[in-house]
Amino acid sequence: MPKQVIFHIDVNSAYLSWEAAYRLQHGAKIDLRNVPSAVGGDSATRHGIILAKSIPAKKFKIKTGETLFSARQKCPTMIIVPPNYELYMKCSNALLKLLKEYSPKIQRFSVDECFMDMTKMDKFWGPPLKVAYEIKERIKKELGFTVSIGISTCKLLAKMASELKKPDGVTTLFLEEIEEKMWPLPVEDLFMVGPATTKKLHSYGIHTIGALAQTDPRFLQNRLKSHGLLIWNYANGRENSPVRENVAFEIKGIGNSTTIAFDIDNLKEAKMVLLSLVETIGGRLRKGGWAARLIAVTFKTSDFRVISHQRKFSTPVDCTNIIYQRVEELFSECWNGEHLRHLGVKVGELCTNDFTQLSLFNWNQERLRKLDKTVDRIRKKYGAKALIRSSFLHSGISPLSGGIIEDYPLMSSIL
DNA sequence: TCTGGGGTCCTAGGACCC
DNA sequence: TCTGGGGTCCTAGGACCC
Repeated sequence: MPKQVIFHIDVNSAYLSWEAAYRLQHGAKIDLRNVPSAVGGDSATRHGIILAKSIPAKKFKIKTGETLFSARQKCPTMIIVPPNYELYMKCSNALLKLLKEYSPKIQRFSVDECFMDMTKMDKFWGPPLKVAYEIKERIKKELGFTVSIGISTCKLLAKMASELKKPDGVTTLFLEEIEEKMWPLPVEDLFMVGPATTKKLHSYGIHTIGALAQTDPRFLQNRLKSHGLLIWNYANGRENSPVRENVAFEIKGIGNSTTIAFDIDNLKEAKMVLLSLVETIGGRLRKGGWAARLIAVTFKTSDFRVISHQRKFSTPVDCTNIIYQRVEELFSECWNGEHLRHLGVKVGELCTNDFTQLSLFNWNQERLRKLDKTVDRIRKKYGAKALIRSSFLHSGISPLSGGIIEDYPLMSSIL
């Protein structure tokens, strides 16, 4: 089998770059990328965290995920702009379209990252490095933002490579280069080594990717179970998952959750938020042609403890009303009145919602499905908020919540 | 004016069965 | 008289990614 050639394309400070490019096109005088700036949520509704930051903001040690409060303390003059997911979606799609000119085999890893299988593509485009530079320059010229491209023989090393030169870089990281380029890096820079694992590794005296690579894998497996073996393999550049084109039916579950602008302390409001989440989930389920057997509720208390409760039901459902009935039941089984800052609903164990084949129909459910169908049609035609439940009027709670815009590509954390 | 949202996978422990 | 063990399914919680 010939050696694979894999590219990883990573948009530099994606949300911020896209925001900056858009603003320049619309007459902005300054380029957000050249000043301390960030894309962040709204503190007033308790969504106040940094989603993306500029390179000058990085110099102030601003981190993604930290509170705007903390970020402003570090850099009071920082410009913070709100997110615009529709724009990011358009930019992401434009990127994908350009990349598809170079290879048909592309895995969209997230809104701002793609893997490309460039194996045997040299007969069309010449050597990998040459085409990588061409792609990078075209994106800059035609789309107005920079990317970093990593090149290797597997997805993991390609991804690690793209991290090495930012912004606007092309870097190779072949197996024979890992000792020099990857092993000196701090162990937390390795894909799949997060805060919890970093802490454990440090306690074993492992601080670099190289040190991890040279640790006895049995030791790691003892302490960290399968995850220990996984990161040991990654540290040694061992990974061989294929670039897989994203397929809708591979989705395992659908979840929507929301942090409420105020703490909730009564069942009536909690139920309203749950219903608003189920409305969104139901719509997404039916749009994909799925029904779900597993239903789960999650909540976060005002002191940030997370509690979840789930159940597998014998019949799969796709009706908003029935899902809500189950969610209500689950919620009342696990909530003891604590103040809530966040509520979530998830469904899983998906199957096709072709109930005529499953013969799970009953008369009542058929009526509800017709109702859902009508609601879906009206919302599709006139917009999501064209039809809302009257109970939400003047409630201060959004009738449809959770979520992001349609078809937003958020894939998985796994290669 | 303090801490988002949407995913996937893994593990421990309990229930249950043979 | 003095407490099997293996397998599977289920749930809650936690890890990781972007």
